[in-house]
Amino acid sequence: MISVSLVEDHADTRESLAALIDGAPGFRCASVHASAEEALQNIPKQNPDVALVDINLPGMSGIECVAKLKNLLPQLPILMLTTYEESELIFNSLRAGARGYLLKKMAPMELIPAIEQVHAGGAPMSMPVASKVVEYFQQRQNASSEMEKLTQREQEILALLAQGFLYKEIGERTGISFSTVRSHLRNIYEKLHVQSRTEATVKYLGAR
Amino acid sequence: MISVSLVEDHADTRESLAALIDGAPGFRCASVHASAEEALQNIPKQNPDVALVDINLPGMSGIECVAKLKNLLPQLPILMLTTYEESELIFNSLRAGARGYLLKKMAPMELIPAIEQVHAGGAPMSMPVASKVVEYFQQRQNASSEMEKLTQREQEILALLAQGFLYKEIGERTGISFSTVRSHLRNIYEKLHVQSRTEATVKYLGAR
DNA sequence: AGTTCCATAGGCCGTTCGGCCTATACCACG
DNA sequence: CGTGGTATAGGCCGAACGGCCTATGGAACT
Repeated sequence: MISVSLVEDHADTRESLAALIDGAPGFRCASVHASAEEALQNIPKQNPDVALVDINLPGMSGIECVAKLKNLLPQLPILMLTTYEESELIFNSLRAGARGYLLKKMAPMELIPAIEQVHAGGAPMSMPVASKVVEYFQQRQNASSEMEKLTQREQEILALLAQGFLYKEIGERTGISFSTVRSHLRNIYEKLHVQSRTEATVKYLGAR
Repeated sequence: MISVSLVEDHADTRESLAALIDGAPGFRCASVHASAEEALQNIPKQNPDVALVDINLPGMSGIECVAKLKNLLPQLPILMLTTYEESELIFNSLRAGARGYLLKKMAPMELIPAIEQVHAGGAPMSMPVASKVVEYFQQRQNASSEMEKLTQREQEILALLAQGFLYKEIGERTGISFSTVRSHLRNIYEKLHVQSRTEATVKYLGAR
């Protein structure tokens, strides 16, 4: 029996979701909450198996609610359920600790398997959401045109540099001398059009 | 009719996949390729609707193959199909331009809907893969808890620091003295548990 | 055989950074 | 009315950095 808590301010949506969950064999709606504040007070008492949270709530947003819930119940898998598919909302929700992100326009029948999936350790996402997440990784590809001009060795040294190692330590780790590290860095800086360690680090991190 | 090209070195896997695709109504296996090199030469001629690529290929890896294919055919949606679920392989595949990532251990019947999904602009991922992708976003959460301990002023200065400005320049931009910049930085470094500009920059960039 | 790229190595020198110290003024909370 | 947190400011000093210079050996391509 998987118990589910809902956080949703619209009364009718809330009730139809509760009915849908209670109507599915093996699922139970543990509690419903009309606001983030109320949810934070009461969900820990219920200790459900899964939480379904709307983003657009009065007062504290659903995203903040997820972050605070994660602090109280780090093991609780949380699903966002919302109308919005803006990238920023998606990414912020995931950063806050949500494990899945569903759009309300999806077929209600798909909700139950999604709850099952997130309970089993999965990360259910509606199709356009998964696309945006994948595209997030690909953006970083563009900035790496300058990075491609670096030789293997140079990339290796840059990776260490970006982790904060001293020139001396980079030399030890790669088996070359301090002077050679500096020679490589000179070339790296020129190729990346930067003049400092920090700028090189920013470019390096931005390109992955 | 959705046409699919395969890149897979194991002959038996390759043939059973081809048979599976040709056996599905509305799907056609456009071509099969045993190596990345061969695929790069011939897939552009076939111009399929979808490509399925294995990671573990002799010679050029499947990930490199995806990157080069993306250059030749930027619109082609590519699905990785592989045994490995290491995070680095997943992330590198997505960075290279793959739109989905499937594990071979999944049920063969799920392959066809996944191809359909990626062709429709989706991003199909096997359950453990989607989990790892979501967890990638959550890592950033940890680093930002330290960031929250910084005062407004400190965050402002850190932002400039992470862009590579000299202490002197940071002072000019914020209207405070060089010495005060250093005082703030001392506190910032202590709060973030770092001892260099580069480490602070990495934490800062990782938390956004 | 010559050219070009890469990895290796070093010297010199001024600038920047970061650790350690102290100090004042303000504001809020108890 | 003290206590603590924040923003401001400075001195001293050694370590680290980065710009400039040159140089050699190997690999690859022409």
